[in-house]
Amino acid sequence: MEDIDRQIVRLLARDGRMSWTDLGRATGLSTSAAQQRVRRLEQRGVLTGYAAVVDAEAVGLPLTAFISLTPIDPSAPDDAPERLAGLPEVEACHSVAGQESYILKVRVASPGALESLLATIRARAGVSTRTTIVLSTPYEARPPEV
Amino acid sequence: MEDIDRQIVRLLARDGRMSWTDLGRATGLSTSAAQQRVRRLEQRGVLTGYAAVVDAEAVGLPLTAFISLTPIDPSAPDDAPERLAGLPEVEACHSVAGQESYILKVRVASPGALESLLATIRARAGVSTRTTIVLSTPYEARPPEV
DNA sequence: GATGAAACGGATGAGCA
DNA sequence: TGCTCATCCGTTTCATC
Repeated sequence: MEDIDRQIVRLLARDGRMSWTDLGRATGLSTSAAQQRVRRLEQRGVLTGYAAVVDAEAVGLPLTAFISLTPIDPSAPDDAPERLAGLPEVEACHSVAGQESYILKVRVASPGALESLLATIRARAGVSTRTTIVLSTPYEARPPEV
Repeated sequence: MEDIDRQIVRLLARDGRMSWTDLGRATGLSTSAAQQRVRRLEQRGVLTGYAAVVDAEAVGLPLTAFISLTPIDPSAPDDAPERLAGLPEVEACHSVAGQESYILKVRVASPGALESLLATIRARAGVSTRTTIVLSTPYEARPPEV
């Protein structure tokens, strides 16, 4: 990837609403050249979308946790991600190497909500769970150094 | 929070570059009313920014891992987050309850890069590490159900 | 990749409920 | 306080070189 493209990715990762004009100014390109670069980066799948960053606490989800999943029946088909995709509390699902099969990141309103979410996860996916509660988050979702 | 604000947050979480005009159309508001709502949500800290979503693989960081940290000297001041903030590979740092003190999420180019990153982390923060490598990510950074 | 023109969206202030 | 409307200016988009 070219250096200008790296710059564009870095700038848009920090301010996703930046105008193509400002992007051009920052990279020494005309507005339309900057826009073309962005379109190409989108088409190549480098930029997959734009999102507002939402403060989970401010929207009533102050409790974050990581939940590791272990299938109870190792011979059963492993479709935990699909079975859990419908739960809005589940922000991320990673398949991992190691003792456990998956790591989920979840956001809930309260310990009680976490308790019932865990019950739902166990029932739906046929897994046992190990939960690690997040106390604070010094930083999160920092843009990658491209 | 009002229902219209919830709608706005949900829409902007899915498309952070949506125009205020479209946002107004989707919520039954005028352009400037929608814009005012967004400004207020920003000021109240509900919306903390806008970011392009970058495909880590596409920018040469195909390897994701979670690293749990345990301080070697429990009596030493615990400033691991600050000590590691300068490492661009570290995307997130959470302080957690449980056996370990912190969970990091990191993105690197290769197993070799992970190896040297681990050495750096241990040296800089005075911790022992436990690494869980991500094999695949069925989903990630799904917007919260506000 | 740059330029220029037309269409569009964003910002702002006045007026109103 | 929060909305609409009108207006101005910057931005986006597209054709063209």
